[in-house]
Amino acid sequence: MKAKSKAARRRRSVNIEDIHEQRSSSEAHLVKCPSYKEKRKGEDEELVKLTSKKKRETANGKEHSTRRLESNERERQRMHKLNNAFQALREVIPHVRAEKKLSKIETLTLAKNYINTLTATILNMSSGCAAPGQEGRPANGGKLFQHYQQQHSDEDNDGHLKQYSTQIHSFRQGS
DNA sequence: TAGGCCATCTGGTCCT
DNA sequence: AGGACCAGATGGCCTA
Repeated sequence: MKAKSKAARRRRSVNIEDIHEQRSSSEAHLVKCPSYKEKRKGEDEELVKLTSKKKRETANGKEHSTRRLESNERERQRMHKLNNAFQALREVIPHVRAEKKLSKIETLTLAKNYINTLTATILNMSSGCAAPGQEGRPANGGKLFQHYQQQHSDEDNDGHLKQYSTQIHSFRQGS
């Protein structure tokens, strides 16, 4: 099933082929969306003319729909957990536009750059501390710093801070 | 009204 | 085998 643009979806005309195609992926909205339920009611009348009711009510069908409902519930729970995790992440990322909730993509992007900024800050600090007996060489920070530089050889540490603050600024402006 | 974001369902695939 | 995970599809809500 190919993805349609929203405009295309809005414009699409309903025919029997479409009804069959949409049926499998849209059963949910019978439960959640009253308006959709009404729409589907009309489609159903059309469908009944073309499909055998018995065919849809076989034992296998019932078993399948029971399993499907259970899977749906598990998937809902899974998504709720995921959303809780997103919310927890939002709460630990400093950002300016507090009155408006960060979207998921904003949350992830901001978190990534925030981590980069913190990492760079820590490494900058630790690389300045020489270990006892090793002149001019950092202790643990040295290895960390080398490792970090290997992974981020094409980036500069100040860049993270710039990127992060620019991002916050753009979110604040709602862009 | 179009587009962004979201919740939900669904079928396929992966993992235990 | 059954649950977890994933990506696609769809409609609702909100905003510019």
